[in-house]
Amino acid sequence: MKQQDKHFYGTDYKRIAEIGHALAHPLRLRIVEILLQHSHNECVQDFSEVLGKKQANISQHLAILRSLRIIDYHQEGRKRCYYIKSPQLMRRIIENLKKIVGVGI
Amino acid sequence: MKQQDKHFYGTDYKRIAEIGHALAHPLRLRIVEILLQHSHNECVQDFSEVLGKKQANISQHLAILRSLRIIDYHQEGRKRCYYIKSPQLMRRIIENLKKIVGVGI
DNA sequence: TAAATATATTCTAATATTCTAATATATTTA
DNA sequence: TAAATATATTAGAATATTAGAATATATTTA
Repeated sequence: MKQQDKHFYGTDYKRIAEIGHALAHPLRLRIVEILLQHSHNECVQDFSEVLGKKQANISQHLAILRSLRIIDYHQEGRKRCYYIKSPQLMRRIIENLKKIVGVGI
Repeated sequence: MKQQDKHFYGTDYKRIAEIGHALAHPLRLRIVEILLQHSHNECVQDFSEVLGKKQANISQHLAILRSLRIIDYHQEGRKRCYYIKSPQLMRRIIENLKKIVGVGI
């Protein structure tokens, strides 16, 4: 969405769309799914290894998820352990997205 | 997502992300919501009027939703009446997205 | 304090998205 | 068949997103 067009849409829809956008990238989806499965223990380098992407890139995606308050972290030593802030809701959304994909065919 | 990078991610995640992307624009969200409320009767120009956007632009967004099989239409004379293919699932997804936005604050 | 470790940020090039304007297609009606 | 109506598609410019490289920050440990 163009910055200049943001004010044409309601704030709510803009924010909902931003959450949609967070789920509009396979890497972010996988990050969220991993966090939904293994609770509270993943740090950047874990994702980096599992997903085979550079640490810097994962950090960027985590920053997007963080900016939307979808995830947060608690510091443990020099690691940042990420977790989903509303796991129930996120789980339901992803479940239903998967069903849509299944149904859509 | 870059075309060249698509093969780095699983097909499922790619498709789920595409559905996420469909919901990553305020205009598409509003189109979907309108279709969820008033079933089976909206055509392009209705959206155009209600949302205050050009017909061509709405057509483009409808094309995106159609390509993902989120919506379909039945022709009535020269009008195309759109509808959501899996209204239950879409309703749940949007409900939960809204809750996330509410919860996120 | 210096080195090592863990992570985040900034910059850039390639790519993708969105909007508008113009045009095309397809159906109905005079 | 011609005009009107309803919609879709194409082309383009402006903008946004992504991934990688380089760099910065912050914490721990020697």
